[in-house]
Amino acid sequence: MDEKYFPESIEQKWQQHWEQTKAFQATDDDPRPKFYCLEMLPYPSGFLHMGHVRNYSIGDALAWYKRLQGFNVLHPIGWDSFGQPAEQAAIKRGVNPRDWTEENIALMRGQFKRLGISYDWSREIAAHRPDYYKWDQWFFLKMYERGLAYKKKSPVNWCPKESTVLSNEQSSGGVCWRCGAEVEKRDLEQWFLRITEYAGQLVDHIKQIESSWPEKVLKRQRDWVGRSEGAYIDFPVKNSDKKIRVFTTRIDTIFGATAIVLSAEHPLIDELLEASPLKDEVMAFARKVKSEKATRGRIVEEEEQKEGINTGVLALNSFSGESIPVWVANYVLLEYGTGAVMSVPAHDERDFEFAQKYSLPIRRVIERISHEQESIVHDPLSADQSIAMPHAFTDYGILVNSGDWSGKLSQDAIVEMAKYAAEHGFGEAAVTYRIRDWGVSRQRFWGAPVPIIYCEKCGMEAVPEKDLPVQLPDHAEFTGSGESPLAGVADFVNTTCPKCGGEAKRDTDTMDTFVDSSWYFFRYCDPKNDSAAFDPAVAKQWTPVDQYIGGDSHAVMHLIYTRFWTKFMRDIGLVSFDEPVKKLLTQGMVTNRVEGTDEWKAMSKSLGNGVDPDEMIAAFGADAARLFILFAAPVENELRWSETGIEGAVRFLRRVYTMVWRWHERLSNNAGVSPGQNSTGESNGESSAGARALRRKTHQTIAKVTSDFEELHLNTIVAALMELFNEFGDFNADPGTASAGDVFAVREALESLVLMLAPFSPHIAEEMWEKLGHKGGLLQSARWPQADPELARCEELEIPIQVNGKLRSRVLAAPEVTEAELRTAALNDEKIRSLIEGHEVVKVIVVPQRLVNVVLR
RNA sequence: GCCGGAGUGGCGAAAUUGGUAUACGCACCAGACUCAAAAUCUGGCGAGGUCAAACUCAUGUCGGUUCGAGUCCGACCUCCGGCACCA
Repeated sequence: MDEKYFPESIEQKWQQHWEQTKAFQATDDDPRPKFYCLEMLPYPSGFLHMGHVRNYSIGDALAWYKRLQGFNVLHPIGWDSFGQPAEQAAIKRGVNPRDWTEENIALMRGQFKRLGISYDWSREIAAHRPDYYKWDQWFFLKMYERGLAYKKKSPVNWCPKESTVLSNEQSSGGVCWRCGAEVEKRDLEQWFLRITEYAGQLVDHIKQIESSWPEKVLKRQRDWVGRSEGAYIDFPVKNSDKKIRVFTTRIDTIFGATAIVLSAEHPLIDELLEASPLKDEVMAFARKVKSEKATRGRIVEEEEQKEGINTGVLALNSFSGESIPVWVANYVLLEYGTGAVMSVPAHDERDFEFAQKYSLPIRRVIERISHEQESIVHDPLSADQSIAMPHAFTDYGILVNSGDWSGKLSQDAIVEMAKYAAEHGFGEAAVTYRIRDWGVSRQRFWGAPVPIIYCEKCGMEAVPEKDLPVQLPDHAEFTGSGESPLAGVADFVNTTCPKCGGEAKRDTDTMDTFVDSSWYFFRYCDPKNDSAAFDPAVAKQWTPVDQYIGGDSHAVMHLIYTRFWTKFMRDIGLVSFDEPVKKLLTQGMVTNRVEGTDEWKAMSKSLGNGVDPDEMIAAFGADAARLFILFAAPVENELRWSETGIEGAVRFLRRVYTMVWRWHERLSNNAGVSPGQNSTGESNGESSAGARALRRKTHQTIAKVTSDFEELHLNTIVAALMELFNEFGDFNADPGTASAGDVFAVREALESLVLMLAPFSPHIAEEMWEKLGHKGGLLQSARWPQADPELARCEELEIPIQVNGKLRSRVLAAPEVTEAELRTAALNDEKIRSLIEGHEVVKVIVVPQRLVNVVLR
């Protein structure tokens, strides 16, 4: 140890030590309680950015804390190494995606090690390696067996820039999640995973995690799954045996239905119009709507004009016995509900707008109810049913003009009318969901091949499990065109049928990379297993994940897929719980000013506002960089990068280091117990007031830091450590002359400080710990310090005295002072007495140990 | 439009959940050391007011509840996110 703080040599020394001693390897079958600390695995772009540094520093702080608390901590890392950038590099620069990926992984592994993140490197995984993606394929086949993976032709989201399909989650808002290009609709044969099968559970099981996942993530998931309770109602078509089924959440408004409106893509249109003279006109309209949709993708700048056409067909409302016209319109979605709605203009804004445009009747069937009087409040505008209202009335109320149902409350009618429809065979109560099945086919090379074979004789056949993995070929033509590069690799495509042995062809699509990340953290538990994705017994020791940390950008992608995957794994007996992640933290973005603007945006190479972690490490050290990034803001806030703050972190570390250097000789001569082992120990010596104050601050700090760690309030922990250190300034004892009692207090304070600093700046903590006389590294010898409430207690309290709620004075009091004593002390205070003079004391509020408020008139 | 979240010094932010507002750090100012600068150390630092104090005003705005409000209630303003014809 040098007298001066040189981060570089200290950090290298301990990184080597950790590597040689395999310090952070987790052991299975360990009697200690487990803690699974997980951060979202990175895509190996080749460079860590500051957002990564933040993410992994948070996770590492928690991993260190839990280790020092005596937990058996699993803290693994791996690579989300399939995906577009590798293929783009192949297209643009002709490199092999595998080599490119492996090189990037090597670069980033080096960066992680220079940061000193305490990973168990023996469990490292990478999605692009056959021993990993074999199990993607295995899971796919398990789903296929159960009908949860299926192929169908459907309009899908197509990113024109990347020439590939995107899932709904990846094209949310009508733009590609990766490149931001506007998404188009294309009709393609695609593989889907039946996530809709689990829609109900994805909503219901939120109960299990709602106190420990951020509300904003859960809200987005609830919205995305979009559970909606209502009813299906059949409308028989006149002069036909067909029925049109609609979905509605407002069956109570059905007497106000003045039309049925079909989506332009509705499959029934053809059949209904067979004999109609209007056929050509309607079909032309439907085609127009469809083509508009295809070119526009999902982007709707401002609300689109509603357009429709009357088909001339009539359908029967079984509740009212009335026949109403069937329309086709552009505002009805095929994908939701049944692709058809009953139009109730009086009570639905969209139907209202449509009805106004086409002069459809607007019939009011719900009146507002006044809760005070439990009576109907007549809206003068609707007294005459035929007069248009200014708006639709969309609230619940009381039914009117609804035959026998009139007079009922909406809430009751909704239940009873669905029941009635079911009993009479023209409907049923139903729950629908917004979420659609997960499209996983990608027309790309750099992913796990879909393990399916097409035989002319036998049709579609699953690759037998013994033939897995279906390996990616070494070479392919990367043209960037729409078809998968695999289609051009003859010895990949051409194979034999597993059933008949005849000539057959392989599926040439690969799977969405979100398949890889849906289950990767189970593989960490058993990463070398070559006969299963993981051994359920081993996984059971570690999972579910205790704390997961990552960005909230994956709220409806990765975080919903992985919940789905876990439920599937439960159903095939691999795990025994519903939810994979107990606690989720979504850390805020690290942003930087975009040069020449006032905008703060996430650091990125293309914006030119990135900060290279390696440069930070070189200039300030990994310890200071990590300390600063955790101190600068609460973990969930956006962090606006600034270089000036990091120097404060360096200064702090240097001051602590210098203090340890100043005392280490005296302390190691006087090698005592470490605070964790004997925090209440007698200080065997006289203790000065300064030493007592230092011990008090030490124990107060331990208590605060420990409780803040449970909530991951890392910024206030750092502040508390700085405060503890500042107490040394007030103490100011001389190592040469200090009494045994003073030395004890210093040892306790410094050792506690070093231990509590370890989660933030582990290298310097190790170095100082060694200097304080402990050999072998922190992890072997150290335990988190224990706060002693007795020592943390103040000897004297300063009690604020208020008059009429305004602070006027303070008195000193012992902590055990009684309410009456405090009251007397306050009233006898000179300052307070002079303020009371000439006034009547109405009452005196005494809050024990906190304050006194004298109320005057 | 709908649904969330947030507004506290020059800046990042604290505040044991209704009890001393601005902890900790950055920036800034002054002093010590130095021939000098940097580094380091010491002190100061919400606004007004005063030689100094007293005192007054301050947590987006306006009102309310309370002995007491950054915290609770009501209305509004602003910013940031998400969703967007979901029947």
